Amino acid sequence: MTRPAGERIGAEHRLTSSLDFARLKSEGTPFRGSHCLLVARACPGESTRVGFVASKKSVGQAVDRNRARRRLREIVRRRWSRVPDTGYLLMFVAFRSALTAAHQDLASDVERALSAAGALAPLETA
RNA sequence: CGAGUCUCCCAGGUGAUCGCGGGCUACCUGCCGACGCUUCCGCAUCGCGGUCGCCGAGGCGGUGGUCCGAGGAAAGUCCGAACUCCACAGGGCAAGGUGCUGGGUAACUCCCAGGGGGCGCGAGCCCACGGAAAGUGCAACAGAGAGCAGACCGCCAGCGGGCGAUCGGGGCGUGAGCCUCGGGCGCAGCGGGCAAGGGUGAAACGGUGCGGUAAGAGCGCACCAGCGGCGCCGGUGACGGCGUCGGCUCGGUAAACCCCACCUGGAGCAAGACCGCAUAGAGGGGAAGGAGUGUGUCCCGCUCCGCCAUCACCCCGGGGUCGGUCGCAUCGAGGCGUUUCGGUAACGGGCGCCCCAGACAAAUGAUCACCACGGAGCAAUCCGACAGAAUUCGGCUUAUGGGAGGCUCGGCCU
RNA sequence: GCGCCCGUAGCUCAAUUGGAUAGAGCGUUAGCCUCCGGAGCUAAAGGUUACAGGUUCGAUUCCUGUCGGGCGCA
Repeated sequence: MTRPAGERIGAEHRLTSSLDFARLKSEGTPFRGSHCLLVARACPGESTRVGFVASKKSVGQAVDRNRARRRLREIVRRRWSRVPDTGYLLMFVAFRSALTAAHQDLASDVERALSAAGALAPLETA
């Protein structure tokens, strides 16, 4: 089964259970950026799954949490074709600065973290 | 122009590139597949079980089309309901809530109108606004006295072998003077009268005037304020107006206990119903019996009464956790518009149109450009309020940008 | 989401049916003591009682609304 050419993140590629989040938090490797934190863990064989976290303590009220999560998800989505289809569990934790940072800065922050985790293929020079 | 006040409205727009959630619909020769038909085999016989295949209601997934997709507060969770479960029999106490009147509403602590009180020059705004002559309690400090008051200073007459000065009479003495009697005055004392004035306090038992008195006092009178009774008038009523009588005055606090009237069972969609799976091993229902103890979704209170269970009998297959489906989102206390309808209004009626977010680590977006509005800046340019549905409605409260209109007050000009 | 509770000195707690000056311990600061420090003794500072209104003559206390913090649930 080949993934469609688009950039959507299907339901099978999302972290949903709170057990998954707790396990990833305790067993994963953290990669700290200036606007967000990436917690990653290799799991060969399973399909890659990603989740986004914006806590009340680190981000703020509901409208800000929604915005932080949407910005991070959009940045990851636009690079989804460069992320391996299988083998990784990824969790992004937003900081307060993810609300006000310029889009370019936030995007490069995410790219750096993904590269450090080894979960981002280089840009194809087509 | 400035200050203020009330009511209403909006919550930037358009486009491009990627996207998200849901409904409906079409397609896929994608997966799963009820019922029915059928091939073969077994049991042993009008059938049952397994199995090869056909048909394909329907479900899941994908793709395309189309429609819809955050708020005025979605917030706080402060009230009121719908809905669900608790054994939906009932009663009493207790507890809690509400508290001027009339209306609106499914209901309300909400809304509208009115009455009363307070604030403001005014437009207007605010009020837990029943009862303190049912009862109990409370009021520090200060002050004489603080709740059927009280007498510190003060005012007043009386009493007498007090003291002091003074006036008058009599007697003695040459005289200065001495003795004695009497009058009023002052000071002090004694036992009384008074509550006007001073002073204390948040609060001290009406105000002004005249009379009255030893001095005073509603002690009496006139007017005024306040309270209460009665009568008449207006109003559905709260209440208002007028008259008359009363004792003259009877204070505050009920967001202190309390009294009166009315209302209220408890928990809450993580309510609750159903399905699947694995694990551990004990629950549920029925009938019968007895009346001792105990128990109950009125819990952290009590009780009458009723019911059920605990012990033995019979039957069923249940409960917790995790996941899923429903609850839950098209039909409602529904929304929008309109109306020579009823009503002062809140609102109700009629008519027309519409179906209007529905997720579950949770959609409603990200980025860029242009335009519009407001603000900052010489300019390029920069900034744009509060804030994100979670079972659903009706309110309240709080946060917050901008606009429109009415009204009031003040200043200036004509 | 729903339900419930609590805010007093820097910290932990008090405060009589509502009564005036809001206390105690630890800590802080200063002094005494000691060669120095600790311990001990003496004294002082430190509070918009979370905030804003209301009731009352008077509010930490009673009532209402905000803000902050905490707890529970299937």
